[in-house]
Amino acid sequence: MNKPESAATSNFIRNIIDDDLAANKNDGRIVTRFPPEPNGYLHIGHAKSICLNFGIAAQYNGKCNLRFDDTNPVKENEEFVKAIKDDVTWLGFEWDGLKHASDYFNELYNFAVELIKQGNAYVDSSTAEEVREMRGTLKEPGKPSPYRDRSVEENLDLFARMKAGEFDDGAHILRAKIDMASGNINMRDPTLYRIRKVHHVRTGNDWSIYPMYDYTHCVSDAMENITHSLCTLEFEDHRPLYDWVLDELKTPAHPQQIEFARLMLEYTILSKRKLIQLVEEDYVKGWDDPRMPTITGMRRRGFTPAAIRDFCERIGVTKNDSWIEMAVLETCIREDLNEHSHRRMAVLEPIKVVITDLPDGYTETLSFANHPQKEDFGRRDIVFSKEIWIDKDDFSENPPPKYQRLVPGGEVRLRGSYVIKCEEVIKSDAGDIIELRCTHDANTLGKKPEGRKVKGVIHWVSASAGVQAQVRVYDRLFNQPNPGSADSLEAELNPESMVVHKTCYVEAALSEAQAEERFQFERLGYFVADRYDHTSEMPVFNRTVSLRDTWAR
RNA sequence: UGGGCCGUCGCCAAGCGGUUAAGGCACCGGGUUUUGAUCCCGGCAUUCGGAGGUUCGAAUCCUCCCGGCCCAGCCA
Repeated sequence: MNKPESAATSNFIRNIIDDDLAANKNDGRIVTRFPPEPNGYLHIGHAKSICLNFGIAAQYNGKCNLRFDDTNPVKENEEFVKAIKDDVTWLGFEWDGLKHASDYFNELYNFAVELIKQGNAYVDSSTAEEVREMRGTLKEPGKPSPYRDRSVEENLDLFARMKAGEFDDGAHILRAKIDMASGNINMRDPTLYRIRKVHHVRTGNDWSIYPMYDYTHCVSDAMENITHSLCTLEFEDHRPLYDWVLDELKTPAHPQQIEFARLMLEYTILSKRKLIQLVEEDYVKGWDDPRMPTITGMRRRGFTPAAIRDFCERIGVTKNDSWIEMAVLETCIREDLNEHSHRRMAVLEPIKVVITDLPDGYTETLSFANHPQKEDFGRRDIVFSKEIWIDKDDFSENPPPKYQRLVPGGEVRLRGSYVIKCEEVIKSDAGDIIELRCTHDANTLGKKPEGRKVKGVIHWVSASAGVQAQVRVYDRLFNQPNPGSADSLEAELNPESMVVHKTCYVEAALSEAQAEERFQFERLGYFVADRYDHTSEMPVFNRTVSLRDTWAR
C-alpha cells in the first residue's frame, strides 16, 4: 500500500562509503551519528542531516546514534532534549545509541591531561580580549601567548585547579599548542576548555570546566566508533583540528569527517537566531506555529514524515550552496497526501444557495467515494438539501475569461449532485450578496445534462446537515525568496501567511475527525485537524498546502 | 598568492577519459476526468563558469582567469 520511497541516487558521500566498503575500511562497519546541541528546536535543515545520517546507516546495514552535544550548559536545557527526541522519532527514525557528549566528560578530561603531558596543551591566563588580539587576523599570523611555554607541571597543576573550581570564569583556558602562524585560524592554539561555574542538566555541579566543541566532537565520535562523521560545510576548516586531536591522542578509532552543504529553502529562514526572533517578537505563535520551518511546526501544519523524508532524498547531498524552491517541498507533500488522504467537502467562505424548485425541508442522502481512484478507501454519505453553502470564489457576477463556475443565469455541477442554474442574486442594501436562488435539473444526478455541456464543478455543504468549523489557511511566511538578507525581518513577512476563517461549514463526517487526521478538501487543498485545538464540538483544520492550480487566476 | 571550499538546463542533481549529457521540480503543449486535482503521453542543455592546453577522444586531466561561499567565540 505504501508507495516505496524513491530509490537512492548516488551522492559524493555514498560514493566515499562505497569506496571504503570496497577497501574493507573499518571492517565494513558503517556508524554515523546525528549530534544536535539541545539549545533549540529542530528544523527542516536538521531533517536533511537526520535523513542523511540515519538513511546511510539503514542503507548500509550500519548504526546511527543520537548524540546530544551538551558541552555548553548555559544554552542547553531538557525541554529541547525532549523535543529533539520527539521530532527524530516522529520523522520515523530509531537511534541505536542515545548518547551525550557529557557521557565523556571524564575521558575528555583525562585525554586533556595527556595532551598537557605531551606538551600539546597549555593553560593560558590571558583575558579573552588578549587572546583575541594575539590570534592575529585573516591575513596576519597570530602571536604566541606569554603563557605558551609554561612547564608541564605548572599546566597540570593549573588545569587540576581549574577543574577543582579554584578560579572564576574566564581566569584561565586550556589551549592546544599547535601553530599561531597557521593560515587556518582554527589551528592557532584553539581553546580546549573554558571555566563555566554553572549547573549542567546531566552532570549537575560536578564540573566547573567544560570542553569546547572542536575538542569534544572528534573524541566523542572516536568513543562511539563512528566511521563517517557528517557535518555541514562551515566545519571544513575545523577538520585539520579534528584530525590533529585524534592523531595526537592516538585514539583507537579515527572517524572520517565529511562536510556537506546546509539546506537553504526559499521563502523561509533556517537560522536559529532568526527563528528565535520570530518566536520571541511574536511574529508567529510559537515554535510549533504551522508557518515555522521547525519539524514540530511542519507536523502541526500537516506535513507527513514520509513527505519530509522524500524531500530530503530529492534535494540531494552535495557541497554546492544551493537554494531549494518551495515547490519541491510542496510537491512532496501533495504526492503523499494525494495518495493517502480521504476526500471531503468544506466551504470556507460561505454563500447561501437556495434550490427554489425543491420542496421546503427537502433532503436526500448521497453516497461519495472517499478517494476518486481508490475504491478500497470506502464511501461515506453526504446529505444534500434545499439550502446549501457554496464558496464565495465559486460565484461571480463579473467573471474573468474562462471562468468555469457559477454566474448569473449560468449552470454549474454541484460535485456528486445535480446541475443547478442561478436564477436570481439576492443582495443586501449595502450590495453584499446574501443568497443565490437557483433551480436544479432533476435529471442530472449521476448523468450528464441532456443537450448541453456544463463544464464547471463546485463543492458545497448542506446548510442543514453541515457542521461549523474553523479553518486556518497558511501560506509562506515571507514574501522574499531569501529573507534575512534585509535588516528587518518584519519588512519581508507575508502579511497573509495566516488567514483564519472562523465560520466555515464542513460535511458532517468531518465532525468525527481525529486530531492530526489529514484530508483533502476537494478543490481547496490538503488540511489537517489541528493537533491541539481541534475538537468534535468545534473542528479546527489547518491548510497544509493548496492543490496544484494550473488555472491562472 | 592568508587558509579552506564550490561552479552541469529557470531550481535541484547524476556523471569520475569514449553515454544520444540520467532523473526530479518548474514550465509548455495534448489526452482522460462530475476536484481547473489526480493520472497518461509528448516537449524542454550540440552543451557542462570562461579561455587555453594534453589526448584519436574532455563536463571528466593540466594551466590561467572569472564568479560565489566559509573562517579572526572562552558558541556549536
